[in-house]
Amino acid sequence: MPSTRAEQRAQTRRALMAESRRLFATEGYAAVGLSEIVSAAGVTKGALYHHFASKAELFEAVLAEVQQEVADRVATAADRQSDPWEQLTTGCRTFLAASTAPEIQRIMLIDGPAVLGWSRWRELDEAGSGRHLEESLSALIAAGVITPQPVAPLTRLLSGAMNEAALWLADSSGPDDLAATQAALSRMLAALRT
Amino acid sequence: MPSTRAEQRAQTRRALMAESRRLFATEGYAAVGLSEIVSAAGVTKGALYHHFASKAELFEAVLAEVQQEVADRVATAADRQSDPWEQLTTGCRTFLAASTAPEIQRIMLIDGPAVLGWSRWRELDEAGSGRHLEESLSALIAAGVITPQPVAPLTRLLSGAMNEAALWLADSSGPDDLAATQAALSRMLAALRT
DNA sequence: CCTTTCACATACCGCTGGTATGCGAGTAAG
DNA sequence: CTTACTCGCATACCAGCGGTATGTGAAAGG
Repeated sequence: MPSTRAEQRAQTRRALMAESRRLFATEGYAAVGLSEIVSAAGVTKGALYHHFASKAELFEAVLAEVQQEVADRVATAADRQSDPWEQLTTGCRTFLAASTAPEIQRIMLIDGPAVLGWSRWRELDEAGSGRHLEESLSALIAAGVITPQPVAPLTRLLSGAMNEAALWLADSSGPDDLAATQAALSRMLAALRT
Repeated sequence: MPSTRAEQRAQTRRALMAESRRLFATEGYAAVGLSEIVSAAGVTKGALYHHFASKAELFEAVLAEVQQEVADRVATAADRQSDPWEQLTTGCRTFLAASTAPEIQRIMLIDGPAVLGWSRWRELDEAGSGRHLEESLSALIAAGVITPQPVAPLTRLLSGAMNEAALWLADSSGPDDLAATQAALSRMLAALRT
C-alpha cells in the first residue's frame, strides 16, 4: 500500500522539480535563486535540501527529465518507421522540432554543459536522445547502408549540428528556415550512404 | 605622445583580462570569484569595475579576444590555400584543431552561451571565426561548387558539428579520434558539392 | 500508547557580485 | 611653479546568494 508519507515526499519532489524546471527554462540557471524556487513550490529551503544535495543536483534531475522526454518523443516517432534509414531521418527531424522549444533549449542545450560540465552533460545526453542516434547509426553501418566508419565521432558531429541548428531556429526563425535546415541536414545524412 | 596615464590604464586592463582569461579557462566562469581575479592581477575590485561594468562584461571582453585569435588562426591557414574548396576544408580542420585547447573550450564553447545568452554569443561568433565559414560557403555556392541553398542554416549545422566534435575530442581523445572526426567531417563537406 | 523516524521548517553563516565614497598621483591652464 | 581639476584606482560597505545546523510535529512501527 502506498503510504501517505511516501506520497507527500513524492509530491514535494514533483513540485520542486516542476517549478524549478519552469524557472530554469524561462530565466536561466544562474538568474534563478533557490528562494524563488521554494516559494513557487510552496515549501522552504529545508525541503529542497532534503531532496537534493545542491542547486546543481536539482538542475541535473530536471535536465535528466527533459532529456528523457525528448528521447521518448524521438523514439516514438522513429519506431513508427519500419525502414532503418527512415527511422534515422525521422528521428533527426523529430529531434530538431522538439529541441526548438525554449525550455528545452535553455536547460538542455545552454545551461546543461555549463552547470554540469561537458562530460557529465554528455553522459546524460547519451542516456537520452543521444543513444538513439548512436544506435541508429550503428545499425545502419552494420546493415551496410552507411559507409563503415567509427560511429562515435559521427554521432557527435550530427548531434552538435542538430543542437546548434535548433538554437538558431528558435532564435531567428523565418518561415522557411526549418525546411531549409532539414533539407541541409538531409543532404548531410544522404552523404553517409554507401 | 603616449602619456603615462593611458599606459597605466591599458596595462591594468591587460592584466585583468589576462588573469581572468586564465582563471575562466581553468575553473569556469561561475567558479571564479572577482576577488580571485583582482588579486591575481595585482589590483582591487575598484580597478575592475572602473574598466568593466560587470563580471559578465569582463567575460565578454575575454571571449571576444579568444574568438578573434581563433578567427585569425583559421583565416591565416585558409589563406595559404588558393583553391576556394581547399580554403574551406583547411579552415575547418584548423578550427577543429584550435578548438581542442581547453581554454578555448571552456570560454568559447561551454560558458559563452550560458553567460552571455545564445544570441549574443552567436553575434561574437559571427564577428569571429563564424564569419569566415559563412563567407567561404557563400563563395563556393556562388562559384557553383556547392549546391545552391540557404547559407545560414548550413553554416549553423557545420559550426555546431565542429564545436561539438571539438569538445568530444578534448574529452576522450584516442589517438585516431581526430583523424576519424576529420574524415567524417570531410565526407559531410564533400556531400555539399554539386 | 509510546517511541522512533523522517519530511520539512526555522534560523543562521560565509561569501559573492556590486556600489558609494575617499584619495593621491597625473594633467592642463595661467 | 602653482593651482585647479581629472581620473584611475583603493577602501569600506551592503544585500542577497547557496549552503548548513538545528528544531519540530506528524506519521510509522512495535
